[in-house]
Amino acid sequence: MKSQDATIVSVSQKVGVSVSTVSRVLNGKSEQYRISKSTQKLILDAAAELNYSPNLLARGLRLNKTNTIGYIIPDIANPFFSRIADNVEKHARKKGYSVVICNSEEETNAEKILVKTLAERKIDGVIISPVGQEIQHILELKERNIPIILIDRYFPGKEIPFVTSDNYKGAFTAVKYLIENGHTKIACIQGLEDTQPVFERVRGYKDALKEFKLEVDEDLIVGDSFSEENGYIETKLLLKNNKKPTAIFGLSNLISFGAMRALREEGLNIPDDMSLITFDDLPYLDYLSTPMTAVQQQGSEIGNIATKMLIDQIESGRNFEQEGIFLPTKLIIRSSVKKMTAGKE
Amino acid sequence: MKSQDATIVSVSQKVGVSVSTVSRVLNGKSEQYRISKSTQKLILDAAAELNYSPNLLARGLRLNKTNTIGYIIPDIANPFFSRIADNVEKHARKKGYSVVICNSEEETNAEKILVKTLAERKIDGVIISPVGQEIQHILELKERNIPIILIDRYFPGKEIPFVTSDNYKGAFTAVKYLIENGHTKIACIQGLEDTQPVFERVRGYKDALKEFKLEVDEDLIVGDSFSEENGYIETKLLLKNNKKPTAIFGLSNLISFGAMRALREEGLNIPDDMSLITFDDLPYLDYLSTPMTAVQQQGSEIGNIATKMLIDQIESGRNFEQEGIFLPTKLIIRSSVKKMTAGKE
DNA sequence: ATTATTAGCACAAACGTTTGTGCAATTGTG
DNA sequence: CACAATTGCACAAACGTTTGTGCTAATAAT
Repeated sequence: MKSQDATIVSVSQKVGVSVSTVSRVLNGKSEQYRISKSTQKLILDAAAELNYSPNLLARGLRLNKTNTIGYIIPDIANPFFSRIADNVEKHARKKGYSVVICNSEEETNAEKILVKTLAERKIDGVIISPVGQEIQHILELKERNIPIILIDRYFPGKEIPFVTSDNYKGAFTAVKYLIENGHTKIACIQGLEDTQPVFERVRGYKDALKEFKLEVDEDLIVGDSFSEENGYIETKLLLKNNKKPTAIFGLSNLISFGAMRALREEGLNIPDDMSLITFDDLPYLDYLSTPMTAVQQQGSEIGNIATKMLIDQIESGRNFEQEGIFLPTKLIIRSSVKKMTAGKE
Repeated sequence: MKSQDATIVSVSQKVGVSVSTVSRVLNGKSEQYRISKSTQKLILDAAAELNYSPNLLARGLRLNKTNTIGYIIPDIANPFFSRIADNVEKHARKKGYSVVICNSEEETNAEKILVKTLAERKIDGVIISPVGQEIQHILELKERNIPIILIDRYFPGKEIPFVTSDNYKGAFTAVKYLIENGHTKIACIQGLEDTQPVFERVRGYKDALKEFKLEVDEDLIVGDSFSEENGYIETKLLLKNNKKPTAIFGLSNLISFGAMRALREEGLNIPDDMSLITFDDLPYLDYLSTPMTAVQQQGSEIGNIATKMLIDQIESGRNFEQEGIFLPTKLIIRSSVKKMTAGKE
């Protein structure tokens, strides 16, 4: 059984004063309501002695404000997202908000349910890194006037603010780098289909090829998930392909990790037998047997900015003029890309 | 402005029935209270049409039950913890609970505040991976009869249930392995002082040395934090030491990562110039330039078990007969430990 | 000494639920 | 037909807050 917590009522009884007075004193509205110094002290002392602490459910119910935000995340164990979550939580806490973190596991259905529960919890706002294939349930939140910010994946033109990386440019730069190193047959292992970041990254990939008058071979654009397994399997398949590429561009850290695993299993060396370049930079990439060249995203910044935007929106009630924010990426060059000498290979 | 959400009241008005009836129908207590089929249908239809969804704050207030648990974590970006968090959330969600994840950033003061806010939110129970240096605020939770489970760090004899690894044995095995490979001067870079896991791991380290009649040199037991910086700095210092060890045992993945960074900076090779063995296994350790030998903890299991225990406790109201659970560790041997040939070096 | 101000607080409603109890209308029994 | 039993629902309190308004007593003004 839960012990009897002190309430505003028990404090009021102990002091012999009304609950409204107690509430006012405890909320620092003493002078506004002209509560005498002596009564204030009485109440403060009693509250301390009873170890009073407010019931945030009751307050939330009354005020229609919970100081809680939700964060729906596709995979909290993915370092790219856990870093964002870290920053979301830190920033939110600093501003007096708690955050309910929920895992959609990349499943739209789970995401729908989570969105619903969060709304039922009367969170003040929500940050979502959506699966990104459906939008209806998110639009419903918007209609309910619940502030939303999208992270990473987004829906252009739907007037739901987002913060993400400049995926197009990031991919373009990476592929350009590969080409400049003499690669012409470059595979691209995609993440989840029909999502905006994948769309943009593939567009960047294609445009880079076109810029150098290289043919875009659709057979080299493979995969359908951000997972390690996807990277693993698709790499295996690519190796069996007679159009075998000389370089692989993995669209997420997990994908590239899977690729790495497959390559090792096949006894292939990076970059001698296969070049590899990945989206998402991580500290350990520097220490791999072949340090991996990567497109770095500003994870912490993304989390910070999104949280700031959300809380701004919650507290001002205004919407944004600007729909989305694109953060620049940076190509971190290490040694997983082989310099191809013309004519050879 | 928040839109007017449908409430049980608006549904009752639409149907022309009392709120209690609506509540009962919506909660599946129709037959228990003999609500006719026809009224049921009316209510269900109206609820659907109004897009009714319950206000969990109100319900929580009335029922004194929120179906929410808190998880206080020292560092969510640390893969060891993010993996646990992942499993905590998944398991909790499966059981119908949401989880509020909070970051203490390894600071006891922050942790105290978080504990308080969670209590104010009337969470049903809380999982804490505590900083571990102070216990008072946790005992207060216990006195308030709020179910608690500790993860990783714990307080023996305080009757607060915990689930953790068998740190003693894990460390013992690791150091034994080093000794068997001919190492006699083994440094140990500790995590946060005065915490139980560190205590146990150091004890395992010492006992392993003693078992082989090796001297325990306190100068080789250094460091005071689980962070990457700590590993980096202490390694640098160890290298300047005239008692320079031949192997380093890092008590966390972050520490060892820092050690790795320091070694590289000094131009030293693993394992030729320095052997390294770490607590915490991670997928990428296999792919490092020198694959790293590690003491593997069962992260997902820890999260699962802790959550299961917590929810059991919440729903049964009973306490546990057993104070703590120690999960076995496993030494994953890779190639970061050099085999020393007797007489040499 | 009377009236006008102000100080200091209490009352009560409201937020959206759940639930014990009460009460009419219907059906069943003898 | 009279009474008992059952069906089907409504009432109202309670959970712990916040806040608009009103009331009394003390002080100030005339």
